[in-house]
Parts: sequence; C-alpha cells; structure tokens
Amino acid sequence: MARPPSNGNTATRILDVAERLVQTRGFNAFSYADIAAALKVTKASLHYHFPTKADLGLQLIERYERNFLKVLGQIDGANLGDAEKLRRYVDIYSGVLRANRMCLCGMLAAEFATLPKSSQSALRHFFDANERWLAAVLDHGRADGAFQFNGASACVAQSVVATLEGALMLARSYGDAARFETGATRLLADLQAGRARVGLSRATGAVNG
Amino acid sequence: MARPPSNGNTATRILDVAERLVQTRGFNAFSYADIAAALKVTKASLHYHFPTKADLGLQLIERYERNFLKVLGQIDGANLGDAEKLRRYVDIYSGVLRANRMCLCGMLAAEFATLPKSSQSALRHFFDANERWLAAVLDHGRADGAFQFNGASACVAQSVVATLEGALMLARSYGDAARFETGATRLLADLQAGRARVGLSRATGAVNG
DNA sequence: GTCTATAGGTGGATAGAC
DNA sequence: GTCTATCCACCTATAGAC
Repeated sequence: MARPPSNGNTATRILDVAERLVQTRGFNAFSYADIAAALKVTKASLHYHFPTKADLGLQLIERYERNFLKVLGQIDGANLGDAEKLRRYVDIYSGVLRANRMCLCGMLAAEFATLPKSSQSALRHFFDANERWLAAVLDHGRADGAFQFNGASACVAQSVVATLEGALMLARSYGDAARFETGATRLLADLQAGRARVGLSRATGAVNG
Repeated sequence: MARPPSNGNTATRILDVAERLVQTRGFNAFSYADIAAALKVTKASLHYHFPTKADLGLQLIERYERNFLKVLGQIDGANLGDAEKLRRYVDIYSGVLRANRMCLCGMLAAEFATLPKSSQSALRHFFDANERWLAAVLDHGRADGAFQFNGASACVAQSVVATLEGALMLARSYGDAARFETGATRLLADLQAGRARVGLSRATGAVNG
C-alpha cells in the first residue's frame, strides 16, 4: 500500500503527503503547514482543495479503502488457494510496515474519539469491507479443508484484523519487522492448525504456513 | 486498571485526569487546559507539578506500569492455574474497555513517532515487562500441559499483547465490547488447542477456555 | 502550592488580489 | 489555483505576586 511519489494533480499530491503524515504521526499530530512545507505551496492553497481538515480526513480514508479493495480484487483474480490469499492479505500489512508506517485506518482507530463524525463512519466502513472479504476467504477455505476454526467466520475475520493491526502497531514501536512477521505467521498457522500441527512437536523457528 | 476518582494529592489527581485523557483521546489530543478545567485549577499550577508535557508523559507511563505489575503480582499470588492466570490477564484489558478507554500504552504505541524520547523508552519497558510475565506463564503452562504452542514463549507473548491491543483498539472504534471478547476468547482457546479442539466440531457460539 | 498575566509559537481557516 | 495577509483560538511554558 506504499505509494510512489505522485506526479498527479495537486489534490492527489496533497493526499499522498497527508496519508504519509497520518500513517507516521497520526491525524492529530500533523498540520496543513506540514503538507504545505513538503509540497512547497501555501496553506491557503491546500484549503482550496480541502476546505477543512475533516474533508481531508474523509477523502484520505475513502481513497485508502478504494486502493485496499483494489488490491483485494487483484488477489481474488489471481487464482490462488485460500491459504495463499490470506498470506497475501497479511503481506499488505507487511508492506505498510516496511514503509515504516502504521495502517492508515489502524492509526485512526486509535484516535477514533477525536475524529470528525464523517471519518468515524468511513473508518468503520473500511474495516467492515475488510472483514467481509476475509470472512469469504475463511468460509471458502474451511469448506475446502485449507482452514480449521470454530465459530463464525465473521468473528475470525475480526480477530485477524485486530491481530494484524496490533502487531503492526507494536512492531513499529520497536522498529522491529520480525516482531510483526512472527505474529502474522503464528496467526496463519493457527488457522491451518489441522495441517501445521500434525506433529504437535516443539519447533524452534517460525511455523511456516 | 480503571481508577476511582482520587482524593490524593494534586500530583496524583493530575495524573488521574491526564491518564483518562490519554486513554480516551491520545497524548497529542489533550492539553494542560483540559486538565486544568477538570480539576478547577490553573494551567500554571499544573506546570509546578509537571514542568513539561514530556515529564507528565513519562510519569504517566511509569505509574501505569507500576499499577499493571502490581495486578500481575496479585495474579501470581492467587494460586491459580496458568490458563486462569492468562484469563485474568485478558480481564485487565476487558476492564479497560469497559471504562471506554484504550490501554494507555497501546494508545501511546500508535503515537510512538511523535512522543518524547523518554516516553518512547518507558513504553518499550512496559511492553517488555508484560511480555516477560506472559512468557513465564506460557512456559510454565506448556510444561504443565495447560497450553500447547510451537516456538519460543517470548514470541507467543508478543502475539498475545499485540492481539489484545489490536482487539481493544478496534472494539473501541465500534463501541462493541463483544468484539473484544470474541477475539480474546479465541486467543485463549488457540493456546489451549489441545484440549479445546478435541472434537474439532463446528461450534456456533464462542469457544470457552 | 496556587494564582494572574503574558510570552512566543502554532493551529485551522478565510478574504481578496492575481 | 495559488498567492499574501490576516484572524482568532489554542498551545506549552514562564515570571513573579501572594
């Protein structure tokens, strides 16, 4: 989900910088002045494209969700097994971490109580969409024998998102990507427990999915 | 971990209010003015007790860790099985959520890049201490047969913390405590997989540990 | 220890010229 | 669409009286 330095129009470049600032610092810890400095334009110019910070926040989330869903669509179109689909989903988060960022919506979830109402709704919409996609993969995979888990796939999907967001957040605080990978790999292994735990032996390294 | 309205000295009452504000809004989204209004004192008075916001942040984290470790000590002293100890650990987070708060250190982990250096170190210290305690419980429980997992207990401990922090963060955004509980219960069940999964049957409700 | 008063800076946002 | 100039509210922090 890391974005190359955009050559697009001004609104797009503003969103690119703002996105990076939210993902690294949070919505409450950056200002129009930060964006203006990065783009070498004035603050007034930014307000022409995004009159209020609430407007900017909403459009950030909506664009982030569109991009996210586009990637999920690519995964769906790649003719992969369900375990591999899930691994690809996890890889999205790995990429975010490699860019030294927090997930945009994970960051905003922490700041939830201080966000404009419009951002709050958009945020839930993002997570709902993620969990719907995950639940479908989980259901299909369970029917197929690729996954084993108890209970509703929707609940497992919630757990998956929560685990990845938490692991991302903690790994970033430690500047330690391995911290994320071990957690993510364990998550995948637990879902494929029927296969990965055949021996139930002690393993010293990470469990491969 | 929720604290009753303190009747202690001023410094303590300042910390109580600041703690609540960080847990609900974040370190970057509250000000000395907010605390002053809540305690009906002036901002200048606050600066007498905590000269800079960095001082306040550091003391918040250090006190939070002391209280946390005190509770963990109580769990250790209660003569419980390891599964029950882990359940009690999860219950700490449940209590935070019931108070409509985020974990202090989870919130700060999201804001990590913007924090004073002193807070950043204290934050890692908090998580390190948590994970040491968890790893000890996990190791003991694995040797005892209460838990089954592959790999180093330290890695599992990291996963546990990440999952709980993430679930807390997401549940708070949805104002939905059940969202946290299903994730937490699933986490516990996975660690006790050897017992909980004897039948490997489809269950519709939550899996009890 | 708490107050009044204030400094010096930055926040989001707007009016109006070009 | 971008600029200059400006507004007012708020921020953290300090000086000095009581």
